[in-house]
Amino acid sequence: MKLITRDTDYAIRALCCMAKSDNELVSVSDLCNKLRIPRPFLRKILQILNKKKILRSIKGQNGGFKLNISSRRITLFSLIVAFQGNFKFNECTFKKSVCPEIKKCKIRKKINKIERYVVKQLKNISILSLVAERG
Amino acid sequence: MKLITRDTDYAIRALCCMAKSDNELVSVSDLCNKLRIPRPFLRKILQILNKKKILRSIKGQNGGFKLNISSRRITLFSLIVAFQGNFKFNECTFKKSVCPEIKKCKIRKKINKIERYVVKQLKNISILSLVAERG
DNA sequence: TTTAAAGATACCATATTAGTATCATTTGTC
DNA sequence: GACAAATGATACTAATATGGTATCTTTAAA
Repeated sequence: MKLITRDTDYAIRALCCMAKSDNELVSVSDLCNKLRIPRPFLRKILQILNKKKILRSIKGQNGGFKLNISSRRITLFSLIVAFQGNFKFNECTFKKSVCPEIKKCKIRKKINKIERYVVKQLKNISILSLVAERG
Repeated sequence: MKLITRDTDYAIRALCCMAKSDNELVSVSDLCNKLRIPRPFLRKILQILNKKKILRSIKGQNGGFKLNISSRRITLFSLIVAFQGNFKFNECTFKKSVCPEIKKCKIRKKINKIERYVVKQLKNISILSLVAERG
């Protein structure tokens, strides 16, 4: 059960890299040289981050990407949601006919409690916290 | 990111059902009537639980399955491991050449911390705790 | 005008998940 | 002993998700 898929991971590393380099404009080529991520895949990832307003893109020659919001405000949680959709540990597989007491379902309750903790932690991990010297 | 896949979920429900019914011998037919799980799929699941020594099987006419260990000792953690393999939230996708400071990797550290908490919680959720009236 | 960048989108390969099918073996009942 | 009803073992299939590629369009600096 991967918490973080490859695209999310790549996104994290790319954003860390951009945050570190004083938020200069970076092209995909530069980034993929540094990070050794397949170029077209990284492009797709950056395009998604652009659509989500986490990055800003500049087209044309000498174009590239840069952070659109402060690295402090980009959290692991938001990146996981961006690439993997809604955060949900627990999706009941049983139809209501079989499990009518859905509100009382203990498995659900217990898993949801764990999920709430994890979400809270992930919202607390920012790109800034990952690139900071200490922490 | 599913914490619990469908087969694990089915296993949990089946075990709860068996724990509730005073640990009598139950056949797959009986169980799948109660739980509305596809018969051959449930069979496969019970066979796995048998191999893992969580259930005991009795062959032949009037055969079936029953718990092999106390429902208190069957945890969600052990079931997740049985059906989904090693518990690992975080599997570094970067080769060492790119990310040489693997020991210092902050993402890893932070994710591992969350993982440890989740594992601890999952080890604390037993089948008994799921079927108990209160808790 | 050329060129180097991103935007959009369709495609493909592989792995995982969910489930099925089939044949062999065991054991109680007639 | 034959049959029926159960599990054991194992191979197969369909659908979906993941990881990645290819290609054509648009933009803007030189």
